[in-house]
Amino acid sequence: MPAAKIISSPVCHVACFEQEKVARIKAELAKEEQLLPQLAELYKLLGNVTRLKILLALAHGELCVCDVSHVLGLTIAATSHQLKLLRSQGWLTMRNDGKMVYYRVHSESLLKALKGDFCLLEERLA
Amino acid sequence: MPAAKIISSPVCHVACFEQEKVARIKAELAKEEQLLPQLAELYKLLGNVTRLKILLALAHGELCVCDVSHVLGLTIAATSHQLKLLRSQGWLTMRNDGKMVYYRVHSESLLKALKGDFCLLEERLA
DNA sequence: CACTCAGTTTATCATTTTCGAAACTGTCTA
DNA sequence: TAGACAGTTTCGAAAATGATAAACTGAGTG
Repeated sequence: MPAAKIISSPVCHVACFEQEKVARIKAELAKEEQLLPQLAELYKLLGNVTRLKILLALAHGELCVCDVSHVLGLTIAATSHQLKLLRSQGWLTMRNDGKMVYYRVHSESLLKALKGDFCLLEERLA
Repeated sequence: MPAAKIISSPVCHVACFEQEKVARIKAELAKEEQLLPQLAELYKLLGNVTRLKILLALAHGELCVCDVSHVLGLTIAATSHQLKLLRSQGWLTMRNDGKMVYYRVHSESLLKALKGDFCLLEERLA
């Protein structure tokens, strides 16, 4: 009876191949470690067609929730949800006017970044 | 007994408030509709700390899967999974050398875009 | 050939995400 | 004050994600 294969998922025990390089890279990443989750959070937010549409729709000015939901073809509830998400992360602001609520893009630079990444994609297709 | 409130989620029947504007925006979005899912896909890919780390780790040159997994602190299986994802979307390439497999970044412009978005974040914190 | 080892793949599980339904809030108007 | 209506919130269901374990593949070596 074999003494049980302990190693479940293979984990390269032999202190791998470029231990030094690995250590250096880890150290380098550690410096950015703080911002990485935030960057991932931003990308997560943008990684959704609905929210991208919202941002592009609002790129030319504010809209009420109802109008946004029409643009998206979603219920007002779902729309409100996504708007709240974008707002909670500081990318949108809202304005109350009687019963109506108007949302607008808070940061022009976000739109610029979006445009830049969009170009990256077009460039790759060429 | 009331004739049942049919309206489940409120859906602004009264052809909303800026019907014309909504139509115009929808038309405009339709033009980008084709690329939007791809853009969202890219962002989804980037919206994960593990994959961001992979890209940054490979930014300075190729690494074997084993080394990458050490950098990440994940199992080789999980690492291989993420590498495959990034490769399947064309952002990484791999090279076989005997038993070893080396991955590297395929598109410098991706790293540049990453850097740009990173700056957006830093700028916002200021 | 038998064995080892780097990496991949398949199956699975827990968590997160996305959206809709229904209930609720707050403002306007009759 | 009662009702209508824009929007929010709570809750729940379905789908997507991220990671693991375990089986598998394929190259190197005795």
